[in-house]
This record gives sequence, C-alpha cells and structure tokens, in this order.
Amino acid sequence: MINITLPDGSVRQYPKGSNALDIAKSISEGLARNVLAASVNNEVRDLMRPIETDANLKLFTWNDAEGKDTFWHTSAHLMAAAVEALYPNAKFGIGPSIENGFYYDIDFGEKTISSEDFPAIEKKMQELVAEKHAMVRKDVTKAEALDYFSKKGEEYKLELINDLPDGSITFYQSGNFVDLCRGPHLPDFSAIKAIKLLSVAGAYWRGDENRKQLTRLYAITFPKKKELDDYLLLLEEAKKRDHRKLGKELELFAFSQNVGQGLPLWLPKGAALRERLENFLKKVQREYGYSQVVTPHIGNINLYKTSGHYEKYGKDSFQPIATPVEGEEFLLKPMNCPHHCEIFATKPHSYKDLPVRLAEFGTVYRYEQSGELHGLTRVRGFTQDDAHIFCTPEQLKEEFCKVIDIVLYIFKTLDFQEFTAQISLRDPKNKTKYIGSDEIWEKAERAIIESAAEKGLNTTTEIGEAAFYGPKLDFMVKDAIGRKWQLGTIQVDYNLPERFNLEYIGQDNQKHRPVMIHRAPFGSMERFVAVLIEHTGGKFPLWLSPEQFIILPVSEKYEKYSQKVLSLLSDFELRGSIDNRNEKIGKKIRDAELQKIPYMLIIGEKEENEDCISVRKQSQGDLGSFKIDEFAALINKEIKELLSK
RNA sequence: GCCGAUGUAGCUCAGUUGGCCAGAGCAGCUGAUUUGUAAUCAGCUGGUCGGGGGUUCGAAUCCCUCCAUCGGCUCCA
Repeated sequence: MINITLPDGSVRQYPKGSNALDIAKSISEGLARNVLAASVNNEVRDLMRPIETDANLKLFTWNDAEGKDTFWHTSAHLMAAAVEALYPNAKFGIGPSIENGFYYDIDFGEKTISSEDFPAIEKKMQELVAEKHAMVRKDVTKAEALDYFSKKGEEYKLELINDLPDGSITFYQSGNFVDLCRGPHLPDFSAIKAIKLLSVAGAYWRGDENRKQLTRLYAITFPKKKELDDYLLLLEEAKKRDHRKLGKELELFAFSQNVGQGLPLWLPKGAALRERLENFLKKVQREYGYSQVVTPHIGNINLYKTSGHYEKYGKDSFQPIATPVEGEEFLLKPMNCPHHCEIFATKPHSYKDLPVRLAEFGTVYRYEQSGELHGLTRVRGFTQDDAHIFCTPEQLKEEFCKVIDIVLYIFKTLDFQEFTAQISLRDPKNKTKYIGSDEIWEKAERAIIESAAEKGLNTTTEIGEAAFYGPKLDFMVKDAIGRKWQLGTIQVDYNLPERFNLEYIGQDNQKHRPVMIHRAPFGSMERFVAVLIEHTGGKFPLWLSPEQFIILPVSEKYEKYSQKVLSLLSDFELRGSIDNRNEKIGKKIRDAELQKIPYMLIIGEKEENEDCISVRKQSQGDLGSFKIDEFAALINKEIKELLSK
C-alpha cells in the first residue's frame, strides 16, 4: 500500500500502482468524470500513470490551469492526427497549449491551408474522438525515436529529438498517430466535446525568421458545447471594445493612406482626451520634482552615433534627412534620451542639484515593419510621456521606487487592476547585443530587482528582453482580446552617461558619472489611449471624457436658454455642447448614448420656466431635475472622487 | 519583412455560375414638422467597385501586380 496525501492534508491508503483516476473514483464519481490531470509530488502527470510510492496528489479539472493545459495539449495531438489523416504529406513541428486554446505548426509542403479547410479538419477531429482511441504513453530510446521519425521523413521532429538527452524521450500514440511528446495527456479524446479552429498564420520554425515558415493552426476545444458558444460570444463582445472600431465611432483618431501607414491623426475629441491625460501626468510630475523641457523633432546624425542608436538601429529606421550642406545629415528622432543628455550637459552640475528630472511629451518616429503596425498600439510616429532622471548612484534606488509609485498611481486612478510587472534582463549568453561592462549591468539589474521587491510588485523575469543599453521594468496590460501590451517602462542606464561624458561634481570636489533612469509611465500616448479605450469600452472617466455633457433642447424654442446653460457650465470648467439639430428628443438621446457622453441635459418649457435642467446619465437613465450649480457641484464631486482613488 | 485572409458611397453591408445605366440602411443636403428621455416624414446628393495591367464581345465578379487593412510570425531603442 502507498500513502497518498491530498491537498486538504488528509492521507489515504491505496494499493501500490494505483493511478490518479482510481483515486479520483474513490473520492467521488463526479470528480472522476471531471478530472483531467493530476500532479504527483508537484509534477503534472497523466491520470493513468501508476503511482508507485507515497506521494502528494493534486487532481486538476477544467477549473484549474493545469487541467485546461492538459486538455488543450491533448487537443493539439487530436488536431495533428486529423491533419495527418487528411494531408498525409504534412510534416509536424510543435503543438503546445496556449492561454486560450492551442496551436500546431505544420509544414503542408506545396498545399496552402486557409480557413475554408477548417470544417474538414474539425469534422475529422470529431470522427477521431468518436473512435475512442486511448492515449498511450511509451518510453523510447533516442535511437528508436530518431529511427521512427526518419522513416516518416519528419525533419522537424528529428531536429527536436536531436536536442533531447537520451532516456527522457516519450511518445504518445492514439490510433495511428504517434507524436513526440513529454505529456501529460488525457487518457483519451472522449472529453473533447466542442472543437473550433480559429485561425491560420505563418510562423517561423523555432521562431527564427531565417528559417522556413510553417503554417500555424490556432484552435480551441471545450468539454461542453455551451462553453465554446460562450467563448465565441466573448470574442464578439471583445471586438466591440476594439479601440480601432471605437476610435472611428467616437471620432477619436483616424489614419489616412495619404499621410502614411502607422501615422495617426488625432481628431478633436481624441486630442481633447489626450490633452487631459497629459495634464494629469504633468501635475503628478510637478509634485515629484520634474522639469518640463522641449526638444526638436530631428537631431544631427552624430548625436545618434554618440548614443550608439545609429549603429544599432540606423539601417532599420527612417533614413537620414540630407541638407544642402555636403555630408550633413539629420535623423527624425527615434527617442528623446540623447536630446535630454545634451540638456543635462549644458551646464556643470553639483551633487546638490541631483537628481535632475527632465520630462517631455516627445514625439518620436520609428520605422516599424509594415506587418507589425496595429491601430494605435503599434505605430510609426508616437509621443512618449518621456523623462530622464540623472542621479547619483546612491540615489538610484530611491528614484526608481518613486517612478514605480507614479506608475502605480496612474494605474490605480485609471482602474487598471490587472497588470504584470516584467523585469527584463540581459541575456548573459548573447552579450554582443548589449553595450556596457558586466559590472555596470549587474549593478543596474540589481537596482531594478531590489526596487521592484521593495515596492512589493508581483514580477515576472524575462532574460534577453533588456534594452541594448540597460535592463528595464515594464508594466504590461492586456487589451480587449487578451493581447499583452507594454505600457509603462522604467529603465536603468549607466551607458548613455558614459557615452555623452556626463558629469557632476561630488562632495569630494571630484568629477563623477551620474546614473540615468529612462521612464515613461504611460509608455506612449497612442498605446495608452488605445488600451484605455479597450478597458473602458469608450466610457471614459468623467475627468477625461472629451465631452462631459450635452445639452438636448426639446425643440428649437429653447435654444436661447440652452446657450445660457452652456455658458454657466463653462464657468464651472465643464466641457460640453448643445445638440440643436431639428430632431426629436428621443433621437438626440439615442445619439448621445451611442457617443457615450456621460451626462445628457434635457431642456424644455418646464426647465426654462423653473431655471433648471433635467439630467440623464449615460446608460443609467433619468436622474431628475437639478439647478445648474447643483449639477456642476455633482460633476465636480464625481471628478474629485475619481482622482483621489 | 514573412504566411494567410480581406478591400463595393463618409459608416455598416447586399450584389447568384462574368451580362441591361452598381443597390440598401445610416450619415449628409433640402423641405415639412416644433417635438419630453434610445431612431418623425418626404425628396435629393453621393461610388473610375483599393490602384495599375491583362483575359473577354462584355469584368465589382476571372488572372497578374502594387497598395492598404485584418489574424498571426519575426521585430519593438
């Protein structure tokens, strides 16, 4: 007998060699029906694998990440089996589960696959489910594995096997389909009740753009048909919040082919929103001791040769601007740091002056690859809410922590509750990608890790994601359909001060090198506004809303009184307009609702006589009658509450 | 940049297998109406069917090419 310890701490005895499914059955029939995978001493394994020793056991269902993961991983095998049956010449790459579903990278040879082929694949998958093949796990030697796949001509699998150590290789077989896989898997396909292929895309083998591009099939499966329907509905709902759609409908921004790809035009309402955000951050930055600066949109090419950016990115950027002077060249600025370094260098600094914090809403231009452009989240011309902090090495951590405070304050005020903080470090195996000595990098990385820990941030760490001049802490937020975007960023940099020969005089009357922090709490105005649109669905907080109210006269007779109301509300610093179209009130309300204007002020005979307004709140309805100053007080109170969260 | 898909009025979309002057709703303009909490009525304007080339007696429809957009990949100072 073996002792199995369950998560609640209870210990039960089972015959040696029992498997997790047996144990689930002994607990309850329902659990046995729903269990998808199990972890044995913290290793996630197949349900059917015998347990030979005393162990801690956890059972996973659809409600656990491990359960979904196993379910989708097995589904990926199912899809591959279906593809192999339909396209015998297909060669297989990898097929993992992902956050929502799974994919498989497949080389279809000459055949191109499009969404028209999806129904046939889905049908085949359903047939294979009905055939009730067990998923059989098998340990193989490296030689056996190589032999099997070389006979099949599976070059991608061979490459994978070659990178694996002997003795750790397993196959999974279901029906005729055998795949290299470490598992774990469901016992069979029977739990897979709903199948949907979602999209097809090209994906470079092993993520290397110099290698062959395989066809990636994205799909998702569920244990219940209803769950698939719900998921598809969720995707539909998310599409309604897409910032590109809302940006058009709410007249926030636009693109023009005549202007150029990835170069957004901010329309009056979008510009109003953006200006509010800028003012909000400027106010915070004043409180934190920042100074605003302004720098030009171009810089001499030598500036970027000094900074190292030209060598690193020059050939992939907008190309230099020539002038009538032979050999003179300027670059559209791709970042603001070199300009700010030059501002720092305009005068000698004492240690008593530091930190120097230079802030600028700096517009920069980067020639992003055409296929990468995406609404406002990835553009070729954008404005960073940039600042560079020049400080002594001793001040670094405190300054870094203060920047984290700013980012957290912004996220809190705007209700961005779900974000992740990502520490991006250098890849020590690939040092040629970076500039600066090991010692400097270690110092910088330590400063970030310690600051993040001090602020209690829940962080992930990515190796090899650092900027070429230094490590960084990025704040990632998801869009409507779950894509992650980097918003705020804080970067430590010992290199640019070196390259620009920046100095301050220390207490010892000697010259010292300052440390630099690059930071942008929003990231860029464009991307931040995009994510804000998706988070709010276009219903912006009252203080940001381009139009806070709209006055809706019941007929043209009340236009004069409407003008008076507008002018009084403007005196209270509120923004709004009058809808004096010759339309019925129902129509005006409908349009204002669709434009997501927070307050509708209805004015007719009664209001004019009683010198008041009838207030309707967007998506909530009639609030009743208010005096004008009462309404102004109501709005201002709401704004105050939103800003002091 | 790469793989796949898409591209018809300002917007959302119809346009069977190539066949008379290319359609609808909304928006816009004009007029009527003077309206009380999510669409008043009527008339009118508006399109080189993404651009260019080709096949054909004839192309929005078929082919080629370029551009843009969408979903991914790669990239992201």
